[in-house]
Amino acid sequence: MPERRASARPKRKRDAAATREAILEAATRRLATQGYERAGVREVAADAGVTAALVNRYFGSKEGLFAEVIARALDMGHLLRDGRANLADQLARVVVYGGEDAPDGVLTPLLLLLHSAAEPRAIELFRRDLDRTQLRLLAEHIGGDDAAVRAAMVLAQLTGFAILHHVLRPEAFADARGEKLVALLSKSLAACIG
Amino acid sequence: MPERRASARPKRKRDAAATREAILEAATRRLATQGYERAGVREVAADAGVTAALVNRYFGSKEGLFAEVIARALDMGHLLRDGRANLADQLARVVVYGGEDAPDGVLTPLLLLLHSAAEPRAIELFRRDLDRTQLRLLAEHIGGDDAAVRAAMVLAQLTGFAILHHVLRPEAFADARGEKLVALLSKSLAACIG
DNA sequence: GTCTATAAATGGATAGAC
DNA sequence: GTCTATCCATTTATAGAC
Repeated sequence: MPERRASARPKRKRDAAATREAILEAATRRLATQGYERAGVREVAADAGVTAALVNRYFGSKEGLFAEVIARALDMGHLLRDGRANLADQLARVVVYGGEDAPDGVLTPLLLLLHSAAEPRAIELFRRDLDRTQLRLLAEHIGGDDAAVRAAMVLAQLTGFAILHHVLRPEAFADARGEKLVALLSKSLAACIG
Repeated sequence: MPERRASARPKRKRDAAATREAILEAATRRLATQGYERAGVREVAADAGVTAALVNRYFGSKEGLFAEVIARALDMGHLLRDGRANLADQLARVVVYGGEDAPDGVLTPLLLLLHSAAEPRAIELFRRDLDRTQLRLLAEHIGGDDAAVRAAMVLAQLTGFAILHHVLRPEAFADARGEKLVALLSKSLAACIG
């Protein structure tokens, strides 16, 4: 994918679709790292190489913009692509190392969730999507008795680990080697996937 | 403890200590439910039955106010009171059922963390407190090799579970019985506590 | 389709009266 | 010890030019 950022932009003029996409990408990044409140329309616009006025023209308001961001960012189907043999290790590796191979990175949806937790409207969107698609899919891959509850437990562990590893970053995690974290997380996940 | 809220307050006049405490309680509630950004000094003051000017007089600034809220809410020492025999089960039970026996409830510090995750200053306060006291204390109770990393893993699991159970509330958790959740979480925690 | 300029609102902080 | 009134920075949103 070609680089599309603010500095020395190739002056993509009068291409509504590309502009809209650039705004969505910038908004996703801002929302994932700063949360709903701190993510300003001005900053999003600047990242996308446009002005705040244009963002509001396309998405109506700040809320409309981020509603669309959340809706398209939550899809975690790519995490469950192939064999469910060592699913625990597979998931652990993705969360520890950030999952750069995925569309928006595995980190993005988790950070979106975390940083939008104070926003009731965002929470409701998350719950709906989880119950209807993500957790259902995960439960199928896990299988066995109480698959639904255990799938939610897995998501809880992934969420909690991501928060500490990527947001709070306590010394213990910063000092530890990646493989040590993978081993510990994988073992904990296996206790639920088992 | 006598009721002390905004409506028809008993006109506690000129009692600095009580006023200060009322402000701290109100600030804790606001910060836990709304996060740093949405929690306004005006609203906190109104909840406590005073004005914003007085809040700033006591705590210097919004940041000073919430720094004190976080500092006193994060103390989780009471979770590790007695025997570390079945620590996993003990912790799981507290998080599943909310831990009403604790000072502010176990839920409050977790919600504080969750809802302030987008605020760099709040995050920094959390990390400092965790590294210096909470995680160190937890690591001592766990013991063994890599106690520091495993303590952080335990905190990650508790955090993640609390988020799903108390904030997102997916159907799978809402439907499940408490003891089922305790069993699953306890098993996962044991994988880290060893 | 995109910008500049600006209006309108919010919210944190301060000064000074009582 | 507490309030009223005000200042000031920030930020969303809009109007209108190009």
